[in-house]
Amino acid sequence: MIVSINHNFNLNQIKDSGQAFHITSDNNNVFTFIYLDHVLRIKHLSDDIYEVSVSEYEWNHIWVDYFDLNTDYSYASHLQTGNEFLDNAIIFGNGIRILKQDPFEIFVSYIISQQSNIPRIHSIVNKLCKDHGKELEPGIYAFPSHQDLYQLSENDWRNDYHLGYRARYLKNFIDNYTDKIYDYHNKDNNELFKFAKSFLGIGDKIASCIMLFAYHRLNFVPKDVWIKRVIETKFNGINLFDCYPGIEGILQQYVYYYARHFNI
DNA sequence: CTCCAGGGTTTGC
DNA sequence: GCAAACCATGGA
Repeated sequence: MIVSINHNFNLNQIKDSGQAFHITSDNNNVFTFIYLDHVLRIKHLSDDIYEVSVSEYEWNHIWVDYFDLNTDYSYASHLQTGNEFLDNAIIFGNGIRILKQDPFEIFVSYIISQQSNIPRIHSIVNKLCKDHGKELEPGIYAFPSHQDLYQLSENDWRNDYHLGYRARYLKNFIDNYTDKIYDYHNKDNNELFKFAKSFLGIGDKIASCIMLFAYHRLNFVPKDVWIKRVIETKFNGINLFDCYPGIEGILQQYVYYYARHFNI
């Protein structure tokens, strides 16, 4: 099916923006996204025109929301702040969306991400999907469900995925998980943030990733080493994100993508 | 060899 | 409340 996506949508930027660890692309520029048991292949044809592998119903009911296409990113993507670095980052990454990813996948993925790096996180998450996720199509695996991961012991996490001290955090999260995490879509920021941090191994930074990437709280800014370095060396120590209420998390993602792309 | 990576917990003051 | 020690792993 052919769909039209008007503005602020770039598949390469979305894939490399570091928010999702389960996106692939082939050398024919076909991108594959997976959300729960749904698989989307999408290819940019020209201008605003994209070819997608799903029905109109699935596109409208799953993927429009996943890509946050009902949110207008023009305020964030046209913002001029007067800070040269931030303004360049906004222009460079203006096709990034903040994806609405599955909370369980985000909790697990970002506990794994702790004190690691993007290529290694990709590799661990892909192995986890292949080992324990449902095979949706030949060679394409869903992120494992809670049920799928319940069998793993702390030593399985440690030995099979080389997670070291994080193995304890993952075992603890799987043990204490309930599907209540899906009720938190309706709760306010404070309650949700506290809930996320109540799990062992989840502090301010990972909880902020959960707020932004799983619950779409666009005013949260995960402060990893890249963002901290930019605030220190490019923003003169001032958190410029906080000057733009409501889009802090979007601006943060532009900056993260830009800083990492140019290794700043 | 050291340094770094989408950090957090524990301990000590 | 805040710093420091400590925690595993793999790539550069």
